[in-house]
Amino acid sequence: MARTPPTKPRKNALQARSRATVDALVEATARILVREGFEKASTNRIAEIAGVSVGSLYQYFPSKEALVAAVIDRHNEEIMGLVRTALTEVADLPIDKAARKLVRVAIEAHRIDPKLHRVLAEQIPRTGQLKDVEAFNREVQTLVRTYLESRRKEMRKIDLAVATFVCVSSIEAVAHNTVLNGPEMLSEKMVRTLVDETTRMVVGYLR
Amino acid sequence: MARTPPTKPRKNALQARSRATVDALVEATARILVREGFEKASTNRIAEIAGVSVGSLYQYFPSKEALVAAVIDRHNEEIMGLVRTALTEVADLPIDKAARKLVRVAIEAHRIDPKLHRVLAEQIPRTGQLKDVEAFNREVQTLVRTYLESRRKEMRKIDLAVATFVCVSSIEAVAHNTVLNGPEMLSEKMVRTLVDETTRMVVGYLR
DNA sequence: AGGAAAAGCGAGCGAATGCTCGCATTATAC
DNA sequence: GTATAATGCGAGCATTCGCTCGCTTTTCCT
Repeated sequence: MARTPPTKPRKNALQARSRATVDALVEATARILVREGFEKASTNRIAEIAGVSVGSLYQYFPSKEALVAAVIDRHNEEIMGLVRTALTEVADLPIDKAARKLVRVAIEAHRIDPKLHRVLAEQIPRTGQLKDVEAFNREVQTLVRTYLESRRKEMRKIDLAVATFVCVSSIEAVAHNTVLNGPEMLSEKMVRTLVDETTRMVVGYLR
Repeated sequence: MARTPPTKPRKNALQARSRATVDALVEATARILVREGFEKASTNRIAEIAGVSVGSLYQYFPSKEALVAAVIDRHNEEIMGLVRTALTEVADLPIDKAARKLVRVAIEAHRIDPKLHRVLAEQIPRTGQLKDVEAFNREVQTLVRTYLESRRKEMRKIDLAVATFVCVSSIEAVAHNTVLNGPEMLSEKMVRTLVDETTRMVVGYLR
């Protein structure tokens, strides 16, 4: 059927120019989302802001949804980067030290780009991207659970799956709500208090 | 400028017929949201499902957003009903009994209409309705905080505002995630476990 | 019964949006 | 230099959607 094209696909084709185009498009999408909201983020406008034509846009992103998904992925990857390194750093620490670090990281992760985070949380209809977000959630659960397994001796008898679920949900919610409540809750003093309290709750619960 | 219209507004005008129309519209909106998702919920379609004309729709709801807001309000009111009565029932109970009841109610509240809850949480861009949702959140915080104040002697020294924030966020998150994770997490056994664990965490934290 | 106000109707307007397609420009290979 | 593939362009199509407006039907009051 599909015979091999007589001319091999170009080698480093997807580079210099096109890579820049893709980046510009994702960046423009994020900018518009933050500055004007989801409703204003039409494909035409995104292309305009990116300094790219709509046609080119559709060469790299099959739909508007794909563009938004790319922004979400980029943001999630930033967050997951923090979380992953924190969890490896913490692997050999006792629960109380580890919990404190993880809580702190959770808040910091949500602070990476609060405005974008807010838009993604509040304005983007999660349609199809759900799978991606769920994947991130599952990864976090798995990582935390693995850590907890390695520290079982410090803990009381407890169903690890349930404990992980409760702890991760709680920490994530505190971080999330803190950031969404606006800058007034993000003073250094307040953050420290919240880290203290959340850590205390989680550690007290686990052992 | 605007002189009083020579004919006074009718007395019990907004009744029998029109009340039914309004109800049909809100109900139809909720049905479409649950069964077909937010994207399919056009005003034309809502009117069609409600067995009402678009014209009539716009006599009672100035915009599509208003319709969705009505659905959200109705749902939130159901939830707040449960929460309010639970909190009055609990007013004279010690913290451990109270916490258990509140955690249970939180999960039950989210279970009222899980599919609708999911759509509202995942698909509806919160634009403008934010104020309403925030109002509900604040009410819950206030009610819980008032309860905790009355039980301060059972608790350790602690900033009540922070404690309330952490506890409410956590309980809400566990309930929310439990329901969103689908029916498999809603077995009676699982719910009981989750209530036990969350209660334990919160109570241990408060005292 | 008669009339007036309330309620309801639904074709269709205007605007916006996602996306296509035929063509132009630029980079690469020989 | 020339052929070929990659990249970029943007006017405009097709569709959808929120919403209006002129009109009809129902309800209520006297």
